[in-house]
Amino acid sequence: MEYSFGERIRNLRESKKMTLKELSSLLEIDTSMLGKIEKGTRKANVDIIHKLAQIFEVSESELNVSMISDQIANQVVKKYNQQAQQILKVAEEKVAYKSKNEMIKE
Amino acid sequence: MEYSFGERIRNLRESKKMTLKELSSLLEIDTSMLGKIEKGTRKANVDIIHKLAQIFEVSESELNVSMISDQIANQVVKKYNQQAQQILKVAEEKVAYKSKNEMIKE
DNA sequence: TTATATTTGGACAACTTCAGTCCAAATATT
DNA sequence: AATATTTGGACTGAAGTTGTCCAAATATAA
Repeated sequence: MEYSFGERIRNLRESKKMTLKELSSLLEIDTSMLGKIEKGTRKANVDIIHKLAQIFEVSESELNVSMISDQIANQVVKKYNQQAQQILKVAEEKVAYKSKNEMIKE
Repeated sequence: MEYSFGERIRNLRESKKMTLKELSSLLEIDTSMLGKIEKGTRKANVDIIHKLAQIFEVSESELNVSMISDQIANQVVKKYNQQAQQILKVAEEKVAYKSKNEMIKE
């Protein structure tokens, strides 16, 4: 199973033997903020994702997917617990349907 | 393909030959608010979902799934368009993984 | 056409949520 | 024991959300 986004960043950071302080200064954010991003209690904005991708030489869009999917999973489990899987399944169908129709429309 | 939540409510309402004014008064909200819920620009709270389920004699939890999945689908398409499907797929995996682990934990 | 009913959407105030920082306490490393 | 690192609470301003009011647009009926 894939890491959560935060764990992923923490692993990348530690594998480069960097401290929160060092990495956060590269990212131009507070040490505490980075700690929270790694813990999943704050989210990284596009700018931070971009910098992280550069620093660790990983795909930006893949990092983004990892972070957003994390947030959505947490949000939906926290609020709707038992229905969470069903909600996401239906949402996925709706997105698939939308994107099919977009192609036809434009 | 299933209706969007708003369309669904509108169909139910019209099938009972009710106006926005009539239904909104049963729900104890503003006419305009109900119109927006049907259009998808405002969301129904648990109370409203509950009343709608009673009025139209449909499953409350199913209505809920319909509404939340709508919101998530819209949110993710609007913000992340090309990555939307992938994000939801990964989120689904994460939820599946979480719920498996919850069972073991408790 | 005219009158009436219904639907729509912008503007707004009250309220909630969120981002990012600061700081001090807790934990880890030397 | 001294120093470095991580953690989390408290806080502020910004951003987003909710639900209402009202007037304009549209539909229906007379």
